[in-house]
Amino acid sequence: MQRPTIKTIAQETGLSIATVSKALKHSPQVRPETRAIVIEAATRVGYELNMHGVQLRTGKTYQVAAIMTAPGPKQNEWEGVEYAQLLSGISWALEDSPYRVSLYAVRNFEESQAVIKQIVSLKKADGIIISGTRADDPRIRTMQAADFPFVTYGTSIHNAPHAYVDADNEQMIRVSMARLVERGHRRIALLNPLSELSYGITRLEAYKRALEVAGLPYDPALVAHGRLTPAFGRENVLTMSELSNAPTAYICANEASALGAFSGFHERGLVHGRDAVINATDDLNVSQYFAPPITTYYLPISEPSSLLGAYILRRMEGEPPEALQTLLMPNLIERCDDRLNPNR
Amino acid sequence: MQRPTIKTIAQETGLSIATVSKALKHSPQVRPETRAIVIEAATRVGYELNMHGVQLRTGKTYQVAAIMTAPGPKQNEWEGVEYAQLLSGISWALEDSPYRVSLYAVRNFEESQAVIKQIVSLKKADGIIISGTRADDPRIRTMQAADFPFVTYGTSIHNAPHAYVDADNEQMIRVSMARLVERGHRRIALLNPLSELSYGITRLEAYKRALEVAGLPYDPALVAHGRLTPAFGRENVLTMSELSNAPTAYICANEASALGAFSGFHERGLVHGRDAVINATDDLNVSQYFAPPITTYYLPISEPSSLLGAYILRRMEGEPPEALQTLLMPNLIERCDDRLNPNR
DNA sequence: ATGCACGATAAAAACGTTTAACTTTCTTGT
DNA sequence: ACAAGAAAGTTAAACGTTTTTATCGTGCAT
Repeated sequence: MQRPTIKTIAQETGLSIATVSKALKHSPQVRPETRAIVIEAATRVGYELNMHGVQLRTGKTYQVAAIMTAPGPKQNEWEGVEYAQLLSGISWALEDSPYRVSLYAVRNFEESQAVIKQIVSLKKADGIIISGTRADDPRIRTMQAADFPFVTYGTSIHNAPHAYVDADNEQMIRVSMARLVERGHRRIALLNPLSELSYGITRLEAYKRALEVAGLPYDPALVAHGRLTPAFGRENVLTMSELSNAPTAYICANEASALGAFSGFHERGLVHGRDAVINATDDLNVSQYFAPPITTYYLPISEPSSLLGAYILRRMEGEPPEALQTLLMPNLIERCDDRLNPNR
Repeated sequence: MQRPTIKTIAQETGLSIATVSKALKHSPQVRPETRAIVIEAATRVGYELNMHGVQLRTGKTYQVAAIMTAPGPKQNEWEGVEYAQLLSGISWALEDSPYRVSLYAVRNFEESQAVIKQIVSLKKADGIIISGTRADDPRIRTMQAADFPFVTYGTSIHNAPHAYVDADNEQMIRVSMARLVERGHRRIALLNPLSELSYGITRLEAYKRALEVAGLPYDPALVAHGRLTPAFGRENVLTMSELSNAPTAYICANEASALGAFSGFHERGLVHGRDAVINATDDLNVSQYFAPPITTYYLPISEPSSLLGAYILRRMEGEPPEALQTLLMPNLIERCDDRLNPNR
């Protein structure tokens, strides 16, 4: 017993396969009564569309490529863990569509560039979702040049307008700096992502501007750029806390680096709240379990991820990218008062 | 300028498309010289196999479905983060094959059952990788009944033999219990995954056996089953530490629950090493950044994940499942001496 | 020489769908 | 009453492969 095709339905109803095909996709060329007959037969025989036929005929793949940059297998650091939730969010957003998420794990930026070129030139997917955008991102240029639908998690700075979703890093840094300054802090450290990443730049600029507004000097020794691992947070606390003029507050770009910062505190015998405080951006709501729980700017990762899914669908439908740009402001969750300790 | 097909090569070489097809797949029916001509023409015109044609003709999808159970979007807990690494490991293992990882995110067990039935009956993939196996897993029965290639991350107990990869939970619990007992602990808590999961059962049995060997009584109040979130670890420490006869050691099934256990320590004013100790299973090498770092049984998730990829490939080639079963013993990483504090 | 097997290639069909082009029937306005 | 046009359906081709079957020389034994 073979799987039924439109041919089966055609025989069953006495119609031609063309009519069946049209009926199933609600073409106005077929009468409602005829369509009803076709639908009835289809459900009766348990018909399911065979995508391979469609794909060959139309050239569409019904795949959305998710490019996931994760460090190589030997690299045992807690990094990129939020990808799991990101991917599931995207997958759920595509649930009611015929599209599937196809995973492309790459080790670094160069590999992601190569993979994207391949997907675009060989049409291995109908849309692409990338993250880790740079100020001037060559992958974006590749996709734009080929007029290929894509959405980025993260903004770019020098590229032509495109669809994106991102946290509102500028506002977040502005708000968090103002809050810390208001609480008496004068030496605030910024643990930032890799400097080539677009949001690293955005955050740094916002940081500098906030210092200016507060009338505080900019000290490069209080800014670090790197892969946002616990090791990164730890090492920077270890070095910065040894400065003659050590920071009294650390702003960490994610929860992994914040965890590492805590590890640095422990190593140096620093006590959170007494010697310095840590604030962080949090995607996974894990900072509430730190000891002590810290103040975070929390953006549940399900929000950007479902937007990414929705946007790539709309982009593939042909919607212009300008309509598909969103900055999400994370929620401030105050778990400490974070005031500067006057007798530290 | 269209993308070249085998027809292009046929015209280019004067051969028939049949011969070109055979030459490209190294059929013995075609002479080496002819094959050379074909290969040359193929590279010259930049030919790439069009999978849609292959898929329609052969019925193969060249997709490996990875079923990822993640809590729904509203559920903001740190859970399942190791999936990111798991997926990238699988993806890399398939890198040199024509197969791609297709992601199926599901919210719960029932959904995963439904999704698998669909994949199997509609042949939406050539192989499936699942995790979170149960003692008697209906999904495994579904796939076995349809003779569908699959590999599980986690063993089963009552199912017929199948391909799997898992940590050696039995040995791990035996070793860690012996080590804690040797260090003077008499009240050891077990923070276990959901009781219906196969490895939850394995761990519990091993735990009971270890108690028996050590001549210690089994106390159900020291065993908890649940979703391995930080909240779970925290809550159980909060309740267990209030027992008249509180545990002096906690064995946590993953790093998320261990983090939560620390949060519980902090809340109760317990000090690690003085009042009790925490040991954990760690996939992501994150426990080293806890304050203090704790002793873990560390299995870099890249190992099982690349095995999963390798096994599903071999399974799809027809290799019998019995040859594709591996238990991996995690490495003990001692970061504390974990001795029972006599004057606690 | 004749027939036969064999090796190498060609021809053709098939996988399941969409869609351009065509046919038939029915409406409608004059 | 009749041409024009719309409505509804059919025919046939096409997408790019693989694979079964057919064809055609060529070398070999008889």
